[in-house]
Amino acid sequence: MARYNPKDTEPKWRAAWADADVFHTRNDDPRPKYYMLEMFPYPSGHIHMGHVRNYAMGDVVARFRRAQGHAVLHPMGWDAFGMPAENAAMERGIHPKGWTYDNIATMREQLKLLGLSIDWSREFATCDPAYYGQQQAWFLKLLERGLVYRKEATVNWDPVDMTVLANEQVIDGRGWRSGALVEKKKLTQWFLRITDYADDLIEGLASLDRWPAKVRTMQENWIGRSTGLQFSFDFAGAVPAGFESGLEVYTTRPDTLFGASFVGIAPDHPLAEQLSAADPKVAAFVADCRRGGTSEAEIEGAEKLGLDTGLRVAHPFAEGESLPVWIANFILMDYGTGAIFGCPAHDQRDLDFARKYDLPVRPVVLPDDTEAADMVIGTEAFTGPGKLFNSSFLDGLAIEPAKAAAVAKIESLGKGKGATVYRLRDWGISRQRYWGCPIPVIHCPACGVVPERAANLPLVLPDDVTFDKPGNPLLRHPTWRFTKCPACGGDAERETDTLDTFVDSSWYFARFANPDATDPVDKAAADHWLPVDQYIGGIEHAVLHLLYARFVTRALKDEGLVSVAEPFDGLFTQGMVTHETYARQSGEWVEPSRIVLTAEGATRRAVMAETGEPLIIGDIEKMSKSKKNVVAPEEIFEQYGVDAARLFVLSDSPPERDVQWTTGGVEGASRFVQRVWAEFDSQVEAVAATPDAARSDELRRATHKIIKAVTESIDQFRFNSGIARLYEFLNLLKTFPATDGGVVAARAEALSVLARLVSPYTPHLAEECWVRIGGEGMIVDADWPVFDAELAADTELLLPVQVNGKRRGEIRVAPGAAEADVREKALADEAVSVHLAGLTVRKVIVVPGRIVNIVAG
RNA sequence: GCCCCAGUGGCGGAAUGGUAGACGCGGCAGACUCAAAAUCUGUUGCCCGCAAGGGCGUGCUGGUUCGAGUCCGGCCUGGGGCACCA
Repeated sequence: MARYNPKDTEPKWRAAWADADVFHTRNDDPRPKYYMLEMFPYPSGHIHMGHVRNYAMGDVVARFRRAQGHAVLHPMGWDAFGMPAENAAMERGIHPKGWTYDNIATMREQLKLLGLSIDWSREFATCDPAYYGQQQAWFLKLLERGLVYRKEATVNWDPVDMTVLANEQVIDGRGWRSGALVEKKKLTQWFLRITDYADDLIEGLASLDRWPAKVRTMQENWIGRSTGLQFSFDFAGAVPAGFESGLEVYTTRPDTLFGASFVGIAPDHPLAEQLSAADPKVAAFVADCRRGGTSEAEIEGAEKLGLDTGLRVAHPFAEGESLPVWIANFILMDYGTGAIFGCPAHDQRDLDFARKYDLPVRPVVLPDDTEAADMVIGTEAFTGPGKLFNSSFLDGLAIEPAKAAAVAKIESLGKGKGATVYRLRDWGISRQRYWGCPIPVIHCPACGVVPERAANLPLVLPDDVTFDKPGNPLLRHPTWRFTKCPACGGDAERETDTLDTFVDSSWYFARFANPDATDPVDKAAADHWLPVDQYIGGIEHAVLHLLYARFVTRALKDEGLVSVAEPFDGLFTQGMVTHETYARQSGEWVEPSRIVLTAEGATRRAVMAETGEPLIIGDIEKMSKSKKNVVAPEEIFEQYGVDAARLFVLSDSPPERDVQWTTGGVEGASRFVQRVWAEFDSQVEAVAATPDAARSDELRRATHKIIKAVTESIDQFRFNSGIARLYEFLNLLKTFPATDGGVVAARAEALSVLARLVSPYTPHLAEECWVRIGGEGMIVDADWPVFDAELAADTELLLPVQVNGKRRGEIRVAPGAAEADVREKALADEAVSVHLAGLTVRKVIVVPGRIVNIVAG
C-alpha cells in the first residue's frame, strides 16, 4: 500500500482541470446560476494564510454548488491600485506598474496552487486601462447626474501617505493604512453623493437577511439616521449681519424645549467666525478650541469649554424669555446645523456645560414614580421616560407625543420643521496620488470643469513619471497635465487627483459578468449573474467596501447599467488566521520555524531549535511580520500538500471565528488525507461471499446520514462540524474492511459517497480516489450525492432514562414507538428500577425520540 | 457612556430546552522497531473508590421547567462596533 503523495498528485490534477477547461463558465449556461465571490486580493506580492482560508471557503461553496447542478460563476481579479505600489517605487526605484503586474504574476501562480475552481478567463486587474477606462465612463455619467461634485471642505489629511482620506478610512483619528495621526486640512475635493442614498441604504439593510446582523448594525450605526426638528431662533436684541432670519438649530428632543437654558454654536460656525473677526477675545477662544485633538482619549478627557457671545435669542414658545448664545467646543459644525439648544436637565453634555458655567438647569421630564417637588438634577442628566412638566402646553404628555406636539407647534409658527439628519457624510474620493484611476475631467480657465470626451477614454495614466520627490508625480509631469479644453479648445489642465481605490472595488463584481464588455457593464450578462449569491470576506470592510459597493450599485442602477440595488445577496465574514507568538527573554520575536515545542502533561515549553534556549510562549495573535508569527502557505503546501492546508483552515474553528494555525492541527488534517487514501487504496478484488444484510444495512445507514450531515454543514457554513462528521465516518468505515466480503456493495457505495463529500475540501485527493474506484470521468463533474431519507433515519433509538433529572439507564426502542410502551420499558429497566426503590413514581415524561424522565419521590 | 457578541476539559471546539465534552490537537500507556521517526491500538473533564459504582461539573448568581451550556433577570471577564452626533 503506497503512501499518498500530494506532491505528485496535486499538480497532476490541476493540470487535468486546466486541460479540460472545466472551470470555464458560459453566460448562456441554462442551468440555475450561482455567483460565488470572495473579496478580490490586493497584489501585495505573496498570498498569506488569510487568503488560503478565504479562498478555500469560497471554493468549497463553489464546488458544492457546481456538483449540485448550478452554473457557477467563480471569478478572480486584482484590487491593484493603491499606495504600496508607490511606496515600493519610492523605496526601490521601481515603477508601480511593473511592481504591481509582477506581483500579480507571482500571486496568480500561488493562488493556482490552491486548486481553486476559478474561471481564470475572466481575470482582470483594476489598474488595467480596459477596466478603469470603463470606470471613468460611468464616473462621467454620475457627474452628469449630479452625483459627483467638487467643493472646498475640511478633509482628513494623512501626512505620511500624503493624501486625503474618506471618513470611513480614518480609524480612531489615524489613517487606516499608514497609522499616522490624521490632520484637518481645507482642500477642494471631489465627492460622491452617497448621502443621497442614506435612507435607501438603511432601508435596504432589512432585505439582507443573509448578511450577518453585526454588519447590518454597523452600517446602520455608521449611516446614523436620526429624526428630529430643525428650526430657527429669532435674535432678541442685536441681530448679527446675515442672521436676520435667525439661528438654525437641530434637535432630537424638541419635547425638552422648555428646559432650554442656552443656545450653543460650533467654534467654526459662520456666526463664530464673524464674531472672531470683530473681537480678538472670541478669535483667541476659537483658536483654542481648534487645538483639541481628535483621538478617542483626547475627546474623552477634553473639558467642556464655552464663551458667552453676549448675543441673545428669543424662546420660540415662551413669550418674553430669551436665551444666551454661547460658542462651545463640544458642538460639531458638520452635524446638523452646527448649532443646538442646550437642555441641561436632560442631556449629559449640556449638564456638564451648564454646571461649569453656572447656567440654569430646569427639569421638564418627570419620571412616573417621582413627585415634581422631588425632581432634582444633580450631576447626572435624566434621559429616561416620563411625562412632561414645567412645559406649558406640553404638560402631562409622554415624550413621544410631546415631541410631535412641539414639532407641530414650530411648524405652525413657520419657524422650522421636522427633519432627518445623518451621521454619514458624502464620500471624498480625491486622492493626491499617482497610482490610481485618473479623474477624467479638465479644468478650463474659460469653461470651468469640463468632462473628458467619452471618445478619449480610457484616460490612461502616463508611465513616464518619477518618484524622487514626495507628492503627486502627475503634478510634475511635463506634458500629461496640459491639454486643450474639450469645450472651447483653449489651453486647459487635467485634474491630477486620482480616485480612491475603494471606487475601483465598488463595482468589480458587475464587471466579472463580462469583463470584455465595451460598456462599463454588460447589462444582459449582469442581469443574468447579479446579485452575487454568496460573498465572502473580512469583517474589516463592514463600513468601507461593503457600504461603498451598495451605494455604487444603486447609482449604477439609476444609471440603467445594472438592475439590482443590492449587489450581495449573501454575505459571510470569515475570521482571521492567528498563530501563537514566541519570544526570547530579551523580548525579540522568534519565527515558528525556528522553535521546538514540547509538552509534558498540560505543561508546554518552547525552545530554540538550534540552541535549546528556552522561549516565552506569548499570546495568540493575527499573523503579522512584526510579531514574526507568520507561516508561509507555500512551505505548508510543500510539506503537507494543498489539500491538507485547505482542510485544516476550515476544520479547526467555526468559519466566522479566528482559527489558530498549529503544526499539530495541519498534521492531523494531513493524517486524514492519508487515512482516506488508505481506505481507497486498500480495495481488493471482491471476495465472493454472501452479503451480510445486517452489517451492510448499518453501513448504508451511516453513509446516507453522512450525506445529509455534510450537505447541511456546507449549506449553513458550518464547515468545521461537517469535517468532524467526515472524520467520524472514516473511523466507522475502517470497521468495515475491504476484506469483508459481506459488505462489498455497501462499502462501494460508502467510498463513492466519501470521495464526493470530501471533494470540495480536498479536491485533488478526491480525484485520485475517484480514479481508484473507477468513477466515471473526473469527480469535479460528478453529481453531489443525494441521501435516501429512509436510510438516513434511525431504525432503533437508544433513549436515556432519567430519574429526577439524572441519567440512570438506557432503553432501546423503535422510532415512533407508542408512548405507553416506552414508559413501560423505561420503568422495567433494571438500572432504573434500582434508583426507584423505595420511591413513588409521580410522573413519567416521555419525549418521543429523545428521552424519558421519571419523576419520583 | 451606548449598542452587539462570546465565556464549555490542558488546547481548538461539538451539542433542534432532552445522555455535556462529538471530532481534532496535546498527554499517558502499549504494539511494531536494535533504536528513533512514522504508523497502529487503548486511554484521557475533575474528585472519591481496588472495583462495581457514586459525587461534582458549561464565568458568577438568582429564576422558569419534569429537565437549562441552551430560555429569563442581575453581575463579572474578554472581544468588537459607535461615540462631545444634539
